Amino acid sequence: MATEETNANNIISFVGGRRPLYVEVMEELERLIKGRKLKPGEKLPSVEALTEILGVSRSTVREALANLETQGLIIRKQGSGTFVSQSSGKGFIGGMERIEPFRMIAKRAGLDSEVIFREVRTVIPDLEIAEQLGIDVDTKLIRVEIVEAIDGVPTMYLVDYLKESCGGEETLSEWEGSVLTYLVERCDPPLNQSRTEIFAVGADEVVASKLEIAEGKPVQYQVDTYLSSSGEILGIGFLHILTDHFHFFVNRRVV
Amino acid sequence: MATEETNANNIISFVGGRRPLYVEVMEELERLIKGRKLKPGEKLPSVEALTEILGVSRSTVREALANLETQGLIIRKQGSGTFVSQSSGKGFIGGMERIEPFRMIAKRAGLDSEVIFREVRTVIPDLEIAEQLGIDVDTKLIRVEIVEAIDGVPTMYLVDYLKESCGGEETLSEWEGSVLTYLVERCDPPLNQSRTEIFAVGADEVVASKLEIAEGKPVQYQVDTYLSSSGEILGIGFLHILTDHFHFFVNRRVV
DNA sequence: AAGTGGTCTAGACCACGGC
DNA sequence: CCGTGGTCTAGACCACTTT
Repeated sequence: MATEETNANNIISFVGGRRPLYVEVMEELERLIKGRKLKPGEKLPSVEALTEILGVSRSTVREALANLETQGLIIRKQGSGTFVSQSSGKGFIGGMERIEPFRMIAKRAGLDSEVIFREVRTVIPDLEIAEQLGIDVDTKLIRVEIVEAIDGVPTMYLVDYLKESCGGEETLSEWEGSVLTYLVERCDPPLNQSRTEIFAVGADEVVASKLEIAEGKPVQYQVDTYLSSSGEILGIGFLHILTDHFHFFVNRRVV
Repeated sequence: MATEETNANNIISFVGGRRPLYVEVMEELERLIKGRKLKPGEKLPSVEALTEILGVSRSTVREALANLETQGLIIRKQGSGTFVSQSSGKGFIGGMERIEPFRMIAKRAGLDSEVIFREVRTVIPDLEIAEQLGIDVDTKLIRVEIVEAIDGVPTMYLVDYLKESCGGEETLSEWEGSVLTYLVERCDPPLNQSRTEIFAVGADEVVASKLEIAEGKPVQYQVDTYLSSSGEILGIGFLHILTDHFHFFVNRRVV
């Protein structure tokens, strides 16, 4: 991380990736926090100190801290310092500002997650989906259907519709990881952002059978629109989540 | 906004408020977008152009644009430009990254909202609430209960518990605006951030009667912890929301 | 090649909190 | 008063998109 060069970015790209410096800083701090080198409530080194330790500019450190705060991992207090968020220690749940595979969130929360149903096939979209994706009704889509369980309890039912530009049915069928990981790592252009709409609904017949619950039981319903960094729509996901054993949170700010 | 001074902040504070320059920039752009001077999908002036038009630095413009993007009002596309978000034109809903009074969100969506029930009283908290607020069980709290309707349909049922440091029962009873506005404008320290946990539940007897729905009907349930900029807990809110006529969205990013 | 947003540096001053 | 995070400027170069 440390360097004597004027612009450290050049060095970083030689070393490993072409990721921004502030992301490297974020990851370094995340490692410290998740590895409990820095405990909940504990004070981080000051911005000034971090610039020296890491050998990067103040802006870069602050960019990293801003993102970590958005994720709820730290809290910055003007005049007194930056602290590891208390809540990151207890029963941790899912922060929504960040796109993350379900099983990653579950893992961080110390819960077991398991894919108990998975099906990939090529389909022709119906009118509504075609409209939302901005495509013709005769354009083929890859449909992915997944049920995930937490501690043995079916908790999330996901149906994704992805454009073929992200790869065909075979590629996705063989993919071991999550759909989100696939979209980020294998798609061109890659997944960069998502717009998620949130509802509370009663489980219909299909959802009830997939999640093994009674019809009409309240579940969180999300419609996720997957976008590339340039705003291109890559796909759309329909999620039903049982919030009994898992739920999301959002950090909100006054503007 | 324009100035020849090295640090424009001094000027700003003389003129009116002590708000950051980038907030002024945000508000200027919001006015243009909401006033339809800039229409959905339309391209904004480039960052470079904005620095000249507004007489502020590149960083300041970018800070403003970053916040507006988080709010879902604009989309930035590397290499091509910044655009007014399409979705801000159609059936607009509530972006969750920002703390906003319910009625403000509704208003922006072009919906009528109306407070159809409101009660303020002083209470002693039960054990659970006292624990979440980090106070003794004999500390008095202000309890605010509100039902809001959208287009005549009861849609949100809110129960807030606020510390007395934010003002007594009388002050709040006479307050015309929303509780959130009160916490931001009249509280010392003021409301700055909130942590919101999201669930889907069935309406219990109380909620059903307040929202005039059947018991067991799925509603979104939120627990909002209100915090000052220094992380001090100001209060806690329990919301039940009917997502039939109104719902939230969240913009999420890959990190 | 030109235009536009993304990242980064270096340095300055302000506002807040605690000593 | 001092340490800390917050805001702001000026200038540089990179990465991506469009012409």
